[in-house]
Amino acid sequence: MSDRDAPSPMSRSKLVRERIRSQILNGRLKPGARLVEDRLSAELGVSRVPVREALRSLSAEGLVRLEPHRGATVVEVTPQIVAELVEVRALLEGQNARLAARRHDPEIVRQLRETLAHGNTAAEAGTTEELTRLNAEFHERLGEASRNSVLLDVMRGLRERTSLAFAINGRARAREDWKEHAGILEAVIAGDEELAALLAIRHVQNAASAFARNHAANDDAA
Amino acid sequence: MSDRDAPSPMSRSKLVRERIRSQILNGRLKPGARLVEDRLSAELGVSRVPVREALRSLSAEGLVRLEPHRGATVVEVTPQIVAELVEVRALLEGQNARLAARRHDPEIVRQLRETLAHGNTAAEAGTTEELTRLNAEFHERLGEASRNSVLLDVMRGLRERTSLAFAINGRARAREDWKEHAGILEAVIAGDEELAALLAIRHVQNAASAFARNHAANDDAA
DNA sequence: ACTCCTAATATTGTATACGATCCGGAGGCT
DNA sequence: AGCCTCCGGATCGTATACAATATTAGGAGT
Repeated sequence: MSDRDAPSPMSRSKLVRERIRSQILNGRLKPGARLVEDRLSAELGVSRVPVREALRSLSAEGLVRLEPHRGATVVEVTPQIVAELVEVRALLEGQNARLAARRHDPEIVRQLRETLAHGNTAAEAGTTEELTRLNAEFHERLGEASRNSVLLDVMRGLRERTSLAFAINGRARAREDWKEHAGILEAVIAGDEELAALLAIRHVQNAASAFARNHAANDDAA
Repeated sequence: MSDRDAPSPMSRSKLVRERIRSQILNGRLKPGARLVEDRLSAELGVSRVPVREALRSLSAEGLVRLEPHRGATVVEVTPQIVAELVEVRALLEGQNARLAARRHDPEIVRQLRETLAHGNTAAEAGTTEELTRLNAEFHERLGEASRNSVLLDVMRGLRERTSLAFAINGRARAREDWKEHAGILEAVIAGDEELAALLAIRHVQNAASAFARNHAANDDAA
């Protein structure tokens, strides 16, 4: 296997975890898919122990469902769960944006501008993976702006779970995403707490609406 | 529905996890204490594998800190972290109370009244463990009232981490706790969303203030 | 054909064994 | 003496082996 590039201070558990996580978030592992320990350990060339730890970890993050003696499956994101996730995420992203606007730290703002630029180009011509990565990066940095590590951690968890569903939203929605990101950043820079909060909340809700439409269309087609 | 203490078919991992968790929450394992896998496995009469899984799980919940190749320790709750936890918890408990008031489901209300009664007697004459358990039960049921399982999960995690710090708050504070619980429940029953939210937020903040005072006093004494 | 029981299989849960890494102290070098 | 290097113990990380449990397939009885 090609495990050369990285300085390799990473344990096999972590590597396996990241590998499986990216496969889930990229859709190569679809909701409901079984994650059999033997198969994964064979595929990834490690024993079952790191695979188990990875699955436990992903289960704690909410990406994987773990049933005793029955094994792990990729979580199925029902509309019900999406609604619940969005409700909580909107609340937290709103508060986070408010705090970010209150501080509007210059260094963080600089980083956000950078990510925003990358995002805008990727929205036109980037791969899906790139878009996923940059979206995560923008929200991660925005999360750092509030200087509340607990809030950041919780939001990250929720974001990953929603992105499980929203990944299918396609390029048209990606452009909207980055327009909205730009608006949020602008409000943060201006120190306009209420506007930043409102835009962040709307951003989450808009992504959810796009998902709902998309989802309904898919169901009709199927 | 809910898996109350099942008779026996609980895996060793889960048993070990609950055992360690309760020891942490009861203060028998103090912040900063090392959790060596060999020692724990010997003490609990199982191999290292379930112990490892338990520690990983507790780490995901935020009760244990895990450093690569250096082992696990009970998390130290700094005032900084407490402030962050409280900020997020207040926001979520507020929203939860608002939703609970909007629904004010009769069955949930009945259960909350029951827990409230138990809590009031325990606040006068119960053990610390009992108080911890009943406090968790009240918040758990209040969390169920919003019918948002994601919100419930997140709040539970935050609650456990704050209770790590707030456990030392003593009986006087316990009486206040249950007075405030009564107020929240009243507002929920009345369907007064704003009042319920406000009281829930204050409840979290008051517990934090009590902790801050207590903490400062302890530091002076030491 | 249908149902229930039983045995075979697939998969997870746990134990033991070994290798890797970190920490602290003994001994040599300047 | 002081600093550096190297060794040994402690502890974690991973592999392999075995036990426990769930799932499935097949057959006997009706």
